[in-house]
Amino acid sequence: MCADTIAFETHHDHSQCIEQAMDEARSLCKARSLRLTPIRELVLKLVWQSHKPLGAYEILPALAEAGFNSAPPTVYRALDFLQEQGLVHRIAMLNAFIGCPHPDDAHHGCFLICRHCNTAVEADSSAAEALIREQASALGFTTEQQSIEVLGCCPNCQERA
Amino acid sequence: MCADTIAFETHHDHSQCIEQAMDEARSLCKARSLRLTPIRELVLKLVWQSHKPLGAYEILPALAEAGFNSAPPTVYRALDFLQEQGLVHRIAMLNAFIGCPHPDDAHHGCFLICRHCNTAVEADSSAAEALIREQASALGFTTEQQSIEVLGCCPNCQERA
DNA sequence: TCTTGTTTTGTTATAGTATAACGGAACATT
DNA sequence: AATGTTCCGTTATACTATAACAAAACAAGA
Repeated sequence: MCADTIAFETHHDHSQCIEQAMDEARSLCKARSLRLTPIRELVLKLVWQSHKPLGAYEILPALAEAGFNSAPPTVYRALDFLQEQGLVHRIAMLNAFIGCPHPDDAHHGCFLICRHCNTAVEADSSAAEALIREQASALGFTTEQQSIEVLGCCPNCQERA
Repeated sequence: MCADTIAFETHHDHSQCIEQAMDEARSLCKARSLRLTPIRELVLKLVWQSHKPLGAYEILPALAEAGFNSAPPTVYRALDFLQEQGLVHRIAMLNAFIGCPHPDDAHHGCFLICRHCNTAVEADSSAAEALIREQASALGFTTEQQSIEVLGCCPNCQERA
């Protein structure tokens, strides 16, 4: 669910994507002996519920509503944890966060971000990443982390126009 | 000067890079009937003088020293102008700005950012960009702007360690 | 079960990044 | 000189993120 193959198809059952992501997160944390606390779980769920990358301050009210403390550090801590475990990614161009559909793989994909509807989709970019890594290496540079973000227009918005 | 071929070589005469960049900027603005005002020129020079990407608030004091107004909008306006003309790039992961060595080309390159010394170098990435564009296109996504940022360790810092 | 060390959360304050809005100055052209 | 446009000064504020420390929850051994 919500894999690259689905991409911008809006008509899939997203609640299934969310459920699967939450299950994966739970088992991943269990396997790593880490605690997916109620706050972390809720933050992950909120991020997944949105197809648009979510800003930290957009998450806060929902935390408050759920009865949790809702000062910025609360949500940033949860997001830090989730990022470290590869469960969410931060999109630097947007200062926003989005769920990762394949938290097991170490590699970050490439984000396709629609300027019109703000939807973001993570696409595979292993080939491009390898290419960049090689070129960097040719300059003597050792790659540790790559961030590829693409702004443009998604198929749905193109159709609309 | 300061082209991709120089990359991380620290021993080149950077004042030459700066001079050439300023010349190019002047002629580019002239050709486009745009005004490279004293503030804009100074901001561009300050950005170029640093091999590390420069934050907007690091530029402000220098503006003040030069006798200009130095409230944030001043520097952001200058940076916006310079970005629009392709004279500087913003590195999203760092919230910082760096001079572009080839403002004529429309395409943005790929930034190699050293975690240790904070130096950033713009490398060509046309091949990778084309690849990503194709993959996006296969998903029905039309690419308008790409941002490729790479964190890692530069050759100089590797040697040091 | 109690203790003890560790991890997580609550809380307050503050740092850092960026823009809105409006009036006035400088400029280019007629 | 008049006028429309671009640029700048100024104040205020929005948005994003972290520091620092105390309290609570938890985990694991004695």
